[in-house]
Amino acid sequence: MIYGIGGHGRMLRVVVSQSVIQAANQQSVIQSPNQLGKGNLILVGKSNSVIQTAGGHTLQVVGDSENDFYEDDATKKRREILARRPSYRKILNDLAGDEKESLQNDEEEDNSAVINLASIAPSSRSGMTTISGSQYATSSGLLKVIPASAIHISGAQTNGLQAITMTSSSNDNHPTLVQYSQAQDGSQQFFVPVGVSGDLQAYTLRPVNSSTSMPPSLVVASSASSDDRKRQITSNDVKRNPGSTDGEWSDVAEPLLQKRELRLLKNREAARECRRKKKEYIKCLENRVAVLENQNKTLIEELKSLKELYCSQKEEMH
DNA sequence: GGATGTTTCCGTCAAGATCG
DNA sequence: CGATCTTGACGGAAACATCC
Repeated sequence: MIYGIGGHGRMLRVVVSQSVIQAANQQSVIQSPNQLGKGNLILVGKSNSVIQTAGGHTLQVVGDSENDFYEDDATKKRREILARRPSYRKILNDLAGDEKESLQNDEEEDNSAVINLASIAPSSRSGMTTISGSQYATSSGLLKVIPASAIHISGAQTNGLQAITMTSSSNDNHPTLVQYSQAQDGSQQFFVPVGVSGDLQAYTLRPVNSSTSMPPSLVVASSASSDDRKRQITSNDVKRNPGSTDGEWSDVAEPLLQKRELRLLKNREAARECRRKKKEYIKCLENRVAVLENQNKTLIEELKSLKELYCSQKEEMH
């Protein structure tokens, strides 16, 4: 009998009959009614998995890869978020037993969708750098969303709100909008205005409210951007004021467009999270079904053996 | 190899829930 | 009560399988 567990292409193989896999707190638990033979092969994708045998042996599988650590952390976080919802909590509590997890910690880690604005002071050109990321056409020009993996800010960093002043080589005099969100889960993104060519100029970002005396610097990593997806956000997305001039309209439309872009971005992230939670929930239900089916089978077998025992003793008495 | 169907993932919209 | 969050529904795109 072979089970796959944990996703991410990982396979857990258990060569015993009537084994059950419980997903308790994202640690795989294998309960086997049989003694695990020496020849059996068990490949466990997750570290800290537990194998329990009928012989009373408990084997803990310990892994040390960084991926395992990261994944456990991430899945734990997801589970904690999931556990906030009453409908999910009951099932998760059943599955996780009495293991309690701190929700407060999770809330601290979750302030990822915070964006702040900053103005730009034009400076001399310092060359062009191309960065991969989604590109948007807006009324105020092209806006590029840069994955945080392409950017590294050295110096002190804090979660959530980041106030940034921006110095760039932009050749126009319009204020430039820099939007920046940061979270611990790698979902940070920068939203930086770019030229028509789509190239990002070399910027220096400095946190305004940095408590450190050393101003952190921004290092822009270069990468190809040929596969960027472009999304067109047209002026139809914003109600136009009939009586206003084009200049007035753009003054009104720009914040609205930016607000819309922000809303869409947040909703995009929310939809991703929602789907993750849904998958997790379904996985929990499936695991619960497996556990209950096995318990049912065990109870039936126990009842059967007790009946046999009763019948045999009854015959002996006669 | 091209056409077609299925599955999966993603972004968006909208409506309801929740929060402050 | 407005802002924000959550989630079901919908459609598009990509990957894959099947058929001719």
